[in-house]
Amino acid sequence: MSAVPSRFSTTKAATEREVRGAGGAANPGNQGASAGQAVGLSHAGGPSFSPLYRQIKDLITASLQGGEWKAGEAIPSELDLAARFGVSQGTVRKAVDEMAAENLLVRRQGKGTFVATHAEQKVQYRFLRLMPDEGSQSLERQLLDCKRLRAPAAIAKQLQLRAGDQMVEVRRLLKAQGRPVVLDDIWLPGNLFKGLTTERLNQYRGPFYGLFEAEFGVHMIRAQEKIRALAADAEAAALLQVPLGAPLLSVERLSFTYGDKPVELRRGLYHTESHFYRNELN
Amino acid sequence: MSAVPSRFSTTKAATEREVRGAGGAANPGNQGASAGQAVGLSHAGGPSFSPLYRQIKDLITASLQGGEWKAGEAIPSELDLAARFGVSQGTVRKAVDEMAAENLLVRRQGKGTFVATHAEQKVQYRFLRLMPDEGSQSLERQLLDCKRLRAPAAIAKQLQLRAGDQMVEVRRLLKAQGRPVVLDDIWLPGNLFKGLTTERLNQYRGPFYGLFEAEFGVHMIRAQEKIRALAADAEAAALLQVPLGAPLLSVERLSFTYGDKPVELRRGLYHTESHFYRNELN
DNA sequence: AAGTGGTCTAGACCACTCT
DNA sequence: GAGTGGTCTAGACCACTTG
Repeated sequence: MSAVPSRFSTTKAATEREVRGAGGAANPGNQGASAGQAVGLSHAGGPSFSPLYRQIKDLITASLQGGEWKAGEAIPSELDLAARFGVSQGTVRKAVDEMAAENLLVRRQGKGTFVATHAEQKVQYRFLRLMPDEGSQSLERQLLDCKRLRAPAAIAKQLQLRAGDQMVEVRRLLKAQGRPVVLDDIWLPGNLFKGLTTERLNQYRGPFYGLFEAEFGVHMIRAQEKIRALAADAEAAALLQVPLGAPLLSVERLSFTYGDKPVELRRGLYHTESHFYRNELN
Repeated sequence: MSAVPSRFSTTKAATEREVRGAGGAANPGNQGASAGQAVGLSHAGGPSFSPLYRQIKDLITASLQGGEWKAGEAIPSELDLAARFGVSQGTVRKAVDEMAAENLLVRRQGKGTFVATHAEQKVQYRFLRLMPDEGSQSLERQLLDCKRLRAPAAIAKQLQLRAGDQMVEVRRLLKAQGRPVVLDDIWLPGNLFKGLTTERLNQYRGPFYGLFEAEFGVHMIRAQEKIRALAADAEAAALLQVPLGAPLLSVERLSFTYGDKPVELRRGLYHTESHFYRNELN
């Protein structure tokens, strides 16, 4: 490859070598220009160029994905990570900064850096954009159904499964002051959620995504939503206690875990008479 | 105040003094610990503590607001800004990084840093989240009305005006393949948009926000949207060519310029039969 | 007091753009 | 080649949390 020894490839991250453990000298005579840069490639043949901090980011992400640190736990300090990966604290910092901006990690001054979690947060429902016109959010959950079935083609496709694969379907209501506001249908890959039952869902306090983290090791890290207006059919009208044909917000959400892998499809019907969907544009 | 001379206050930014112009020595004997930090206050009596880079950010924002650099133009290089403000390049970099993350500035390697603009972009409508189910976006505009009126209380309040103040109201359609998809009502403060006429709006190619920047010096930098589902009334049904009572997406947008000042209220009705509102959650 | 993240600086070199 | 932003390092000190 190259005459210059390198710790990290210029294209993709070296997955295993956490080079130069404790005891080694701190890369003398090579400061300023980083080892990764010194290779000086970035010509034809690859994704061209990956800076060191991005490779570090990939390594940290891999550890998250591999379950080395669990949701809510602290990851090693910046200095520890710098020693472990054989880079400067500043480079680790830049990697962690980006991951904090993406809500994968949470920094707390004086305490450490923690794996982001959907549970035990101030904001209970991180992905829920529903807001009441007046007052503050306070939602009760009512589980309607939880069953296993074979994936219909349309749903399987979005979850990158084969039609007919095992899958879990959950239906539930969210209520505000006793009135139903959201009707959710949720589809999950069966292989990732073995042992998910009505009881487990009912026992758990807090959002489903907290349960998924704690019990199944599945972290939802981002999601895409497609929003439409549609008229309530008979079933939705009955459950949401609105007239047949009443306008409802349809919110179709595809959620992803590490590696951009889709692991949940959700279709919510929102009654937006005294609530609205809030969005911020930048 | 303090025995130690400081270039920037610990609480709020010093607005005028762009300290130590050219020629001055580069802050010898005070590296490592910054001047701002050396003051060492941050106790009772204020917003507690504002790091240097944030004060720099405020100064750059003030220059943007004051029109020193216009939309699409380059701002001075990082080294120039560092010299101008009497700080290191790294501190300017951190300030600019944040402003780039907020879409106030756009960095282009090798070329410079530019003031973000709604005009002449790849993405024509930066704030529009409407997506076609199939194919790619291609929208025609049709201006329906543009008139001056006295602000109704409800609208005035959101724009922080007094009821009865002069205001401009615009109504327009967006069409895809000849079919109406969006009906927008737009309200603007009259004092900021003197001389805005039907002709000006029709002449201008590109999004309204581009026109607002170029002709009136008003930059929309962020917005909040409230989304609901509602049934089409007679007027909306006629204009959007849908049946009376058809479900529509109502998108109420409040847009802000520098200093979190609201400068536009917009109410859009979206026909979401072959389009949807796209959102990303993190 | 020790450990963590947060800020600031200075200097080196790399990648990209334009002349 | 000169100028711009992009990456990486090293070191100092500040702010915050915990023992």
